[in-house]
Amino acid sequence: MAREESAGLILLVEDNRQIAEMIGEYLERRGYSLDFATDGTTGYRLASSNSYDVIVLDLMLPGMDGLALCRRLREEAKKATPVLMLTARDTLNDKLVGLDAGADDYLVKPFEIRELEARIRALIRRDRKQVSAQILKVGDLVLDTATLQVTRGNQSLAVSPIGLKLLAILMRESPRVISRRDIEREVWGDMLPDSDTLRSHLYNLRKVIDKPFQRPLLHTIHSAGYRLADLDSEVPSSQEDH
Amino acid sequence: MAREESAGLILLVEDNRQIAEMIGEYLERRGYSLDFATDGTTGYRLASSNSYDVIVLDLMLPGMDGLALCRRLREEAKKATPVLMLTARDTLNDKLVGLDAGADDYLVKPFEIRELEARIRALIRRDRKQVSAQILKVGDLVLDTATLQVTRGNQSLAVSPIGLKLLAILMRESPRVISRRDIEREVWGDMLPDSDTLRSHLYNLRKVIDKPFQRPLLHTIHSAGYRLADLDSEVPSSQEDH
DNA sequence: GGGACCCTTGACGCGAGCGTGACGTCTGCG
DNA sequence: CGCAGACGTCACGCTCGCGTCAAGGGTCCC
Repeated sequence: MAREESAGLILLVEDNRQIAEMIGEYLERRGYSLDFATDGTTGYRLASSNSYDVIVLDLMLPGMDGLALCRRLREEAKKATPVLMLTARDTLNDKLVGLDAGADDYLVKPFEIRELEARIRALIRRDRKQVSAQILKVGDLVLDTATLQVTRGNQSLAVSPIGLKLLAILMRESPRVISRRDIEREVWGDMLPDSDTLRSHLYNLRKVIDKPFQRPLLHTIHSAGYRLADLDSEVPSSQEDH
Repeated sequence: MAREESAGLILLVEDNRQIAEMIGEYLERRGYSLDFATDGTTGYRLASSNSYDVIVLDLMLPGMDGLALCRRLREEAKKATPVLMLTARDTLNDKLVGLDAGADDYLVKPFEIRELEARIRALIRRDRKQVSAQILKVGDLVLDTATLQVTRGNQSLAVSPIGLKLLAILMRESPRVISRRDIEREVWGDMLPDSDTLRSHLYNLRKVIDKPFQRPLLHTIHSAGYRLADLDSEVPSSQEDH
């Protein structure tokens, strides 16, 4: 019975045909799609030119061994594909060398085939989690709400806690105009301060996200509120600009 | 040392109210937490949007039957949650179809309630073991949750029990920011201490994993929480599309 | 019983970040 | 043109979050 969707695309690099077949059959029956390589050189070629969810890599290989393959993959091909290393040796030293080469997990032969699948699943899950982080973009300004990091262009900015909150609100509503009242309510709730400290915070926020750059993103709409938007990238649909 | 916690979170999908109540009462008395669904559609919604330890699934259901639910859960929602299938029929054919749909175990009605619990326990144990045995890496810091060994660079570090727990949480969530509250809840559960001892533990953890090295990994985000990450290896992905 | 951890608790101090207010600047309206 | 309200700018205390560290007590094992 054909599955509609693959549980994941895997590259298996293993020179022992018997082991490769065993792993391949099991994983395919569990819904994964597989590519095979039996030596390090083809393994590297496949790994660097395709996008796999996981690479299962034997340590000892003809052509290029697993460590070298992994290192080249990271340094030359600049691929962050999760690598699961298979090894017959289990000394602490080997583990460390493997992980140091950029492997993400390792498994000592002989292993339970179900444990292999569990670890593959874990690697895929971990990788997907990173992608699912919520990222807000306005122009070249980027806020990652998971790591709370703010970047513009490609330099990172230091934004204070309340500044972050303001930024998140403005970016979520962008490019709409938000009134000060709405912002205040969202930041301070019902216990808002008696002086409008919002002005100060907007000022400080501007100092960080706009002042060091040529094109401002945070705009004041007099007696209406604020809006965050990249003006030049907006559709000039018969509107007058001054 | 025993901290009170649920024996497991279970989703029970069963249209027969009498059976559902019977199972539910028994399992809750044994310390499990339960969610209920009486038709396949709500069952699928709950199963795909939450993280259960086990799903107990009746084969015949209104809306969507157990097989279809299980298949969709694996293929669309990409959930590997252990599924225990309940069925009145016990032909060999049904078993095969059930297991092929991605079920992990199988129980024929009528069954002994104690056997149900035994199988649930087995599934939870199997899953926890798989999940707990993995390698966590952040920068050059490595935690092997199977052996509880911590290394950085290539020297091994001595981390206290609570330190290990903190480290595991931080590494699993890396590079996300985690609030103190969340960390406290995960470490101490509902019986958390009245002084924030977390500060001390973070301090001691830092003394071990960061102080002896030049580049710190554990970062404080003022009034937001903590994050574990290798700052220099982060690329703010300045990807410009169209 | 004594010693080696390890966890909790509290004290101390520093500094980041926040609220506050004063003052300058701009906009819109009469 | 001038006034008033809205907004930008900026510096000053003060609070509170957090790092730091040591003392006390519990547990386990020799």
